Amino acid sequence: MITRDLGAGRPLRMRVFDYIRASGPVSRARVAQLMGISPGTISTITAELIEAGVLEELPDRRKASVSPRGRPPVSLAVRADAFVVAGIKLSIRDRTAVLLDCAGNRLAAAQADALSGSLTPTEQIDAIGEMVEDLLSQSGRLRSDLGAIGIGLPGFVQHATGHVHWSPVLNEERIDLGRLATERLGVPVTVDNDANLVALAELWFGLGREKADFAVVTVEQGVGFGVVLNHELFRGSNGFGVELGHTKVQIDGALCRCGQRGCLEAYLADYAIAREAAVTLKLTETAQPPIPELIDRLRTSADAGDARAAEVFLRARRHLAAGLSTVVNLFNPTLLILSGGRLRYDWLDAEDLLAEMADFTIKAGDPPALRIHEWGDQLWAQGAAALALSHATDVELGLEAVA
Amino acid sequence: MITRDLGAGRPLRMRVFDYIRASGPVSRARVAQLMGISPGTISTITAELIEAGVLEELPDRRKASVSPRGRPPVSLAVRADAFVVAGIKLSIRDRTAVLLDCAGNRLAAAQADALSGSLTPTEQIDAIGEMVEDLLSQSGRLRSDLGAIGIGLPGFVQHATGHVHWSPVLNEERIDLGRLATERLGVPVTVDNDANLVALAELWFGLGREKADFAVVTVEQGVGFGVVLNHELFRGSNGFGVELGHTKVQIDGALCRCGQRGCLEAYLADYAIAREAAVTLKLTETAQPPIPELIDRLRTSADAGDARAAEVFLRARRHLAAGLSTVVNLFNPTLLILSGGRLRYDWLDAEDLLAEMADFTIKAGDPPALRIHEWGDQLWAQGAAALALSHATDVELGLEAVA
DNA sequence: TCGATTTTGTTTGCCAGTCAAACTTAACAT
DNA sequence: ATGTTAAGTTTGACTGGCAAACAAAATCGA
Repeated sequence: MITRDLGAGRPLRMRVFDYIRASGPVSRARVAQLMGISPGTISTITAELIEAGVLEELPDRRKASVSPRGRPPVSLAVRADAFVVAGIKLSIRDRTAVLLDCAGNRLAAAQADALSGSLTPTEQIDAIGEMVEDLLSQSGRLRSDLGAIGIGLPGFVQHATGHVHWSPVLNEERIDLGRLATERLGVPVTVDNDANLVALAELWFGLGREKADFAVVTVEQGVGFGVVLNHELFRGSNGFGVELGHTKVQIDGALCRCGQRGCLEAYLADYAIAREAAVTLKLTETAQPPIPELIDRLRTSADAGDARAAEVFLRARRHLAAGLSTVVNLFNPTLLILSGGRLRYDWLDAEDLLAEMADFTIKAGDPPALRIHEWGDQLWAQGAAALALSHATDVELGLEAVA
Repeated sequence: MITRDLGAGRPLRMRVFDYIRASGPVSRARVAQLMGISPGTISTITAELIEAGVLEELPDRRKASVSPRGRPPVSLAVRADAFVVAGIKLSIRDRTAVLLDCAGNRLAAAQADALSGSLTPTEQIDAIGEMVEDLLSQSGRLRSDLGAIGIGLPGFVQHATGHVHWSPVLNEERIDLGRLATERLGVPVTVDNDANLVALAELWFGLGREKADFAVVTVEQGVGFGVVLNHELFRGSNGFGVELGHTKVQIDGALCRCGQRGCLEAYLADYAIAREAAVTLKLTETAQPPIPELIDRLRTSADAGDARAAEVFLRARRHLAAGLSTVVNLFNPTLLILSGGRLRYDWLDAEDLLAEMADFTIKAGDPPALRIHEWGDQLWAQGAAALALSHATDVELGLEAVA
């Protein structure tokens, strides 16, 4: 069975590396089988990769072989210590960062409050530089081990060029953040919109390793969205990412923080739930608690039998179902992953949501599988690291070919 | 400047052929420049294609060259008479068919009322066979000239396999229409969902020749939708096409003929306008005229100053704008093409619609260009022919390589 | 008139990527 | 020992593409 039949036109060397990194220790024979590539080719390529120092043979001779007969297979794995990458998620509230080895293991993590909402590019880059130093010293790695840095940030970001058209975390517009940071930090830096990070994290470390096509929707402060088509993140035709939170589910509906009305986000995001909570809990006259607490209190009321409180959540779920049905109608993914902090609430139960979504969807073929991944806070940063990892391995393997 | 940089992993031979077919007579030098391929390669490939009989040099030596100096270029063009293809659009009302030569020129057209709503696969195939014979005799072509037939039909169709999961024009489910028709008609037959046909027609004969990514929305009996990504029709992950007409623009909104509520189609399609027309024109108590007439009368009233009648159209436009904004948010196309019979009405003026759509869309980068293409009735069949053309040339060129 | 110039198109040699098939190696079974 | 089986390697060939030298066909200019 061929799992990864298509990998665009990328060199087979990279695809083989990706495959081994994603699937963990495998024998050459299995790689050949599963990728549908001839064993001879795999031999040649893996030899190159071992030579380049990014793969290694595992002495471990557990029963990786199918039958007990025959020559036992030799497992291959990425040399985790070949290099490390850092991923950083910027938001107006804080910064989260992780350090991964090139097998994707987390070596260190860090978090810091944002110095202020928006900074000059230089300040922001320097702050990132400090976090990276911190990560390196935490894990006892050298600066020279660092292969690349990935940055995820909100706003309009062109991944391919590293150009940030606008972002709330920068007080200037139209910044070539990728180039600037690469120069200032002395390490290749790649940049992407934060909404893509979770999809990227899933693609590299999560369920996406097995799936060619899936979509990720995150619900938290806002509604994030990422689509993977044919093992690659779809960034839309103009290079800016895709956007789900501001599609209209209700013309002239609820007011969204983007200024428009009827956006999906305006029914679903933290602030949307919170403003309904304030009314439902009759807190409009008093000082209001912070948003997470407000939502927790609303949930408590609902669980205690308050029908009006429960209705707020049901309404949100219904709108989420409508949003998801749009995704299903337009992209037909085989898998739909839901992620984000709000998903620990049981009102977002997969079964119910799926049923509600099915009501909204034209039935053609099988409905997509729906998976809910709560994950930790560092997921975003992990996605940013995947960004870096992708770049670093490509460069590493690309250069090796030149040398 | 490189126009068609990416054509998936298809053989260059086919891509060159497609390019020449799409762009009309071109010199080798220009093809090389515009495709970003070395002139030597183009020479080799075009020699093969000429040898295979699908391309020819044009003796015409008009000033195809840029400067008057230098060796004059020799234009290449597809040999229109190499073979012909037929495209057929099936609906529950009628059948439309066209015959194209392989340069895309229309040689003949035919139309017939459907014998009855749904037929057995065999009846349907035989009816198609008759239409094709008619087309051939109209144009004086031989049956042996026919390279392929393309069929577009409503329902759930898997293009890759030719499998029809369900269609209103067939009275059986799960039919391998592609295989059955190929066997019975003795010519390769490809099958696709009708919503994709217009996109395909644009891709092959219309604006899509220059654009790598665009989306097509049709408004007529229903709302059709097709997306082209990277010069290829996007068919969703599960092989069924994408669907826009039944995305929700209003939860619990207007009743749609699919049985759900709030679908885009329920505000926009013929029947949706018609049912509002019936109320607005106070015709609910009398026998109602057919839908097209109803719409025309409503338009007349609106033009005569009837505010309520005008409001029906404005509301439809507003919902269309919302639907288009969803497409823009999720796919980021650089071009959006509107097509279909209803577009002759001026209420769907491109300027106004674009402005309204901009209001609904998050502003990242440039908004897509919006083009309105009314086209004729045969557009759909033309798309079906494109389907056949695509298949026939691929096979033709593929076999040539084997031989 | 006859190169010089300019552009188009062809030929050649070369290289990378890949496969098929023959071959080698390492285990177990008898 | 001698097979048997599966894993991995080597070899030779083929394909698709490029670069660069080359050939051809026109105009320009002295």
